[in-house]
Amino acid sequence: MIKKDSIKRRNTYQRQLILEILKSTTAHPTADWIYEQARKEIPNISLGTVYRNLKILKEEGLIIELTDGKQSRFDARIDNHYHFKCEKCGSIYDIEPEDIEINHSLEFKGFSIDTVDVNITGVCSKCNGENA
Amino acid sequence: MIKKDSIKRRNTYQRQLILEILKSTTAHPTADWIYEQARKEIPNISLGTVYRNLKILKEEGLIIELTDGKQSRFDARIDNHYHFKCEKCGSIYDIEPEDIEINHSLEFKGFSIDTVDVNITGVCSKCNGENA
DNA sequence: CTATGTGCAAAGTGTTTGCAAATTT
DNA sequence: AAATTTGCAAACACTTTGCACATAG
Repeated sequence: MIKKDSIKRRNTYQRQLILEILKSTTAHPTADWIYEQARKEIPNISLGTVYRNLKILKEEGLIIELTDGKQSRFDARIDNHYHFKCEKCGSIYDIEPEDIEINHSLEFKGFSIDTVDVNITGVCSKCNGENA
Repeated sequence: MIKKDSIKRRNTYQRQLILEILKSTTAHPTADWIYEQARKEIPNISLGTVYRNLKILKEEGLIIELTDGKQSRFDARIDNHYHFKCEKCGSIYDIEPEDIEINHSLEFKGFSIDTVDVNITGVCSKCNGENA
């Protein structure tokens, strides 16, 4: 497999906008939601463009993709953190690294670690408060 | 939304077979792989049946579903454990709970915890050994 | 000018579903 | 006999892609 010389990326308005939209929220939106927001600025932007740019932004390490079931969600927060998903309202919350402590002993078994992803499910404080 | 009285499940050969197949491997297979195995016993079983039964087995708590990107993978191991995915060969390994220690302090914030899922990526010992 | 990116629509992929016939209880 | 399950094929939801035109560098 020959690694293609990395492509020279342009700074298109579409790409900038998509990144901006993603940076402006902590809601871990889907491609479709981003598309709807983007249409407010560029009414005829296409969903394909949104997907293509999300892929590029991810390749460039500017965003991450959360694979929550069938639908991908995207996150412009790229520093170390984890996620909590509320089973009632579906919201995804960030978990700060200091709120969770993980120690693993895998390297000694010959495994190299690249990423550690923690996903917690449960019921969020809002939903816990509002129900009996 | 009225919760329908739980359905009385039958013990179909198809369902039993699918569970057996899943129990016989630690490879965290996809629905399609299970389908191919099942066809060896029931040549005209349909993929739809495989999906329907996987969903039922999951509802009954007999298997779990791993959502690794687009494609679901299934696991008949339902006791507490985590997963490691090798970026080179794509294999998914089980991580024993004693190999990883997690402490979180989320309950105090009003969040109730239901499941804690840890997914680690990296390079497995096999791939680390075989390459330079 | 030229390679990269866009919009559009069509195609792809994994999964779900409607239906009539078959099967379990 | 009644309700669940099956196989089949069509439908789905999300994502990717081919193409001709547009645009950034």
